[in-house]
Amino acid sequence: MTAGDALSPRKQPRQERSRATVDAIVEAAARVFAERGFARGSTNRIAEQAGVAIGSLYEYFPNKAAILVAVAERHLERMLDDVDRVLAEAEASRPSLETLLRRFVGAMLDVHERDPALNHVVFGEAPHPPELHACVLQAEEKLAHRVVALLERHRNVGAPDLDTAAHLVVQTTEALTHRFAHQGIHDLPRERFVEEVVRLLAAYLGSGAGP
Amino acid sequence: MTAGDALSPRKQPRQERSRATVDAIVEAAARVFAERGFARGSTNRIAEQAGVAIGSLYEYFPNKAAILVAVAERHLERMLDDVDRVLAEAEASRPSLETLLRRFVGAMLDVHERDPALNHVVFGEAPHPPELHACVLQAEEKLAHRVVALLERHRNVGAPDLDTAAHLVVQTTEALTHRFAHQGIHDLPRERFVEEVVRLLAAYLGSGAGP
Amino acid sequence: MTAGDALSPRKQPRQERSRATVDAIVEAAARVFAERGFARGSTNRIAEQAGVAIGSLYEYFPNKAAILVAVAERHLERMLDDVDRVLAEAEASRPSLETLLRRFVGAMLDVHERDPALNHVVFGEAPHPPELHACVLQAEEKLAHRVVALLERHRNVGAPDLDTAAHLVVQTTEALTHRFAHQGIHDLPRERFVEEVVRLLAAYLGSGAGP
Amino acid sequence: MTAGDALSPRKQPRQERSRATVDAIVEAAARVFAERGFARGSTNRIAEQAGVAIGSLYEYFPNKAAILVAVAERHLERMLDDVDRVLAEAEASRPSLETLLRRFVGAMLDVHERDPALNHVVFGEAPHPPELHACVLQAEEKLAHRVVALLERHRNVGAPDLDTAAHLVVQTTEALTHRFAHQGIHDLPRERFVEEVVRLLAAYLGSGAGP
DNA sequence: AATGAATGAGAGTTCATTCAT
DNA sequence: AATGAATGAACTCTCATTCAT
Repeated sequence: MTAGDALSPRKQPRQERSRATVDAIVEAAARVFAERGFARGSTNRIAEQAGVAIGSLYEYFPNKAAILVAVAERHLERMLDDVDRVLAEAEASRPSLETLLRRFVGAMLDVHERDPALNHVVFGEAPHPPELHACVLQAEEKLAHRVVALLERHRNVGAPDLDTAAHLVVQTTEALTHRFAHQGIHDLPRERFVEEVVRLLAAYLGSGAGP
Repeated sequence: MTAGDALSPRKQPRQERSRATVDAIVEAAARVFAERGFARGSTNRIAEQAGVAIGSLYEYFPNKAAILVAVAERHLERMLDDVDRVLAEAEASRPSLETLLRRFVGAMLDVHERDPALNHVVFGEAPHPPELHACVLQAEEKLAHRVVALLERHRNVGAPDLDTAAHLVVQTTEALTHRFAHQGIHDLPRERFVEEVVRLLAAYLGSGAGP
Repeated sequence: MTAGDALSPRKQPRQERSRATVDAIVEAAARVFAERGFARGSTNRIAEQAGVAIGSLYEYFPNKAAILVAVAERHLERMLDDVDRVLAEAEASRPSLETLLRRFVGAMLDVHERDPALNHVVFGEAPHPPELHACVLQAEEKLAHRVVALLERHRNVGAPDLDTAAHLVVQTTEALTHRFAHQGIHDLPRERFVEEVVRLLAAYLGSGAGP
Repeated sequence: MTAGDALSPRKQPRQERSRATVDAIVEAAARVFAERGFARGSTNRIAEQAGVAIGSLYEYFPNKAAILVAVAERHLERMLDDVDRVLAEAEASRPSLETLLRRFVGAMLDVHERDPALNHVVFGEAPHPPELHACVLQAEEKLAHRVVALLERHRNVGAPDLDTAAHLVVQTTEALTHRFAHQGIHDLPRERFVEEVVRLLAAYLGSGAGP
């Protein structure tokens, strides 16, 4: 950040190496936590999978919970990116609300189907470290903002309190796709499930005449 | 005696005394798990809280997971009972669908507000023991059956697939009340939250024209 | 024992019941120890297998080691009886020394093949309770006496110290049959093995000109 | 990395320091197992005796049985070395078969007298871990090979099946010296015992005319 | 900056034994 | 005489973390 970029090239490789190390640890932790859960995913195992010494791991992270937070941050960031991209693509063609919701639900389901176990760790299991809690909440907040922006462009939406509606939409979608990815609903095919969730969301958003 | 009893209780308490012991253990486990989570709630602590020796705990439960299953079973049973009672009371007066849903959501929220931490353990955290998984699924199934029965009496409900609709209703309500009990949505008051969820469910159930 | 046999019939059934209980415990212990070894064969399991309460077991035996001693005593007694019977039968027909030895080795091998695991517990594993030690030694002593008596009738036996020779014979036979029953020697058939051991013993016993 | 390493050491000590740790553990385990037997020799006690933390013990050995295997391997290796050395020395002077056997029996007795309790653990007690079984068997096999080689140079040996004879010789010597070291035979002095065993082995090996 | 050997508190679980009923 | 609920010390083993090299 400060000047002297040209003068400190010796530092640069080290920092890059550090970043690579951190990435490797976070990546390994995601795998290990997904496979064995947070409590049973040991830091030694993470270090081994990451190909670094356990001592090095503790150079970069003060404790195990911090690793989980880093994993969650990365995961949630990617999730937000995915959803953003999908919505941006969809909006290019002035779609109907149903279409937008369909894309949204599809994107969320993709995320959960890509790595159900990791999602379980990040969303469900032991959010005892309050930092993780905050991290998840913040992601949800951001997602809700996106949804608000999206709904504002569709003024057939009748919800009197857009912000609350957006939160419900996000939480509902998150929960339903999470569970569907984990265990399904009887033998409901994926397509039918998405349609049903879209119907649910669309009905809710179109029902705003009332109180 | 049958195979696969890795998680079922170890022996039936035959004397009065031992039934009290089992109850004390399950009760203590619910408290300990709620306070510290499953992984960090130790069996020694449970025994201590229950006022029994650790050996007694293992007389009745083959392992820690089995205790969790027992806790979950008791908790889910009570939850079902509560919801059943509320719905039965409500139906006595030929209520509207909205009213029924309002009672349902209220009952679920009550359950979650009564002991949010325990709910988190039972529903969210580490359902890694598949028996717990099954246990939760079964409860949800039962709840969905109740909802189906309820919806059948309100044939302004337009869902073509009542069973799927009921599952979505149950899962959505469970998830939204769970999260609301944990962290709320901004400063949305409880009453407003319930109204909003009712609106969501009612809109969905009334939207059933096409698939 | 004292008079009044006719007057104490009430006691008799109790004593018989007691004997049956003790027998059941010893029998169960033999099975449990054979299956799981002494250390991992728990008294609770023994009681369960015997169909008696754990408390009753401790009415008859002061501790676990005492049960092992009882098991060993019974086992060794039967072993002695078997060998005695076989030798008595054999001697009826004025047999050669080889024939006698063949019967002896065969009888020992029978014993070990009948229940190798129990033999392992009695002879090999943890004779830490010195009472067991004594018990095994005494059985060996008795066996050696039988062998001495047997050898004395065959005065082509040249051993200058019959007692020592008898001990070596007994120990050698015990050890070789024990190991053969457990793991065999390559794929040596049983008959060949017996012949070989007989040859060994006969050669030894016929070699006594020396020192 | 390969499967089935449930009993093989956990990781290779790379630094000087850790090799010393492993040695200390194996050494301590030998003492502890000898004193208290396998089942009653606790890993905590071993670690304490070795002067290392219990965690360090489990860095190098996956479980208690693996420690026993390491102890047995070291012990058997030394035993083989001792016997080999003695036999090599003896053969230098073109000795008689009796002389060779006398050295062999003496060496085996030395081994057993050096640490009777440890021998009991390695040979007799709970070879329940099959790896230990294999380990002992392999040592015996090697010993039998030595004996075969030795016998081949003495063609007054009449055994038709040298391999079987060698096994019997090894097993008999092992068993007799083991027991003699433990409890003796009455008050038979060591020298007389050795002579008697030599006589037994020599008679057997010289008896090979017929089957 | 990186290593990996070492730590040790604490986890889940077992089981010989006691004793009120 | 018999029961079986209760005990708790002791066990094997894990793992987050430290620190000398």
